[in-house]
Amino acid sequence: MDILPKSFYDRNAKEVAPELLGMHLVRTIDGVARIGRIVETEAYLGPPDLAAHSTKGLTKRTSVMYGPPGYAYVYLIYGMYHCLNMVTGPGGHASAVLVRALEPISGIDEATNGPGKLCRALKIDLRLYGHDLSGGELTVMRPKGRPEPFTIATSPRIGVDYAKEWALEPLRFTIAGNPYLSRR
DNA sequence: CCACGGATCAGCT
DNA sequence: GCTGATCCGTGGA
Repeated sequence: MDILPKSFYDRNAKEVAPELLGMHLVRTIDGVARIGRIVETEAYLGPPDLAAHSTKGLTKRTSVMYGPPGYAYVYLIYGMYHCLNMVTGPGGHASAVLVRALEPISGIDEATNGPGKLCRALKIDLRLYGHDLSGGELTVMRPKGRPEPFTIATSPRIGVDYAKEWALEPLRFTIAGNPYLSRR
């Protein structure tokens, strides 16, 4: 298997976020895999990044962000959608990468062009809070074979206008021109 | 205790 | 472009 090792996540979110592009997110339910290619991510750097949930300090909701890298941080937003993050390094830094859009590869029959939609399509909810991404029901793999080349574009993160000067940081990473992005 | 707003989305104007 | 859906963490009284 080509599951990404813990060491992959043990770097700054700013480095991990673009490298997750093109990787395959694999959600297994009752032995059936739903696979999507990651095409859009955002880096949340931890304090003092005013857009990161961890900027308010350690709480029950954000506790997994303060732990070791390579685990899932799932949260409920607007009372109805879930969002999936990968905790990044170094441990205790409270940084993470938000997965914002997937290109369907197999087993997916709902839209995945947005962070809330991809969690609905892959049945990702709070039961996966703190899940170890190095195996099990939710993991990330490097696809086999020679990868198709792509261009990485950067832009400001979506929906964080409240974060003052951090709102404009180019911490959103996309596979340029991919049709499954959450927005242009 | 109560009020507020959010790393979203669909539907309507 | 604007609004409602729907819940919980957070902060103030």
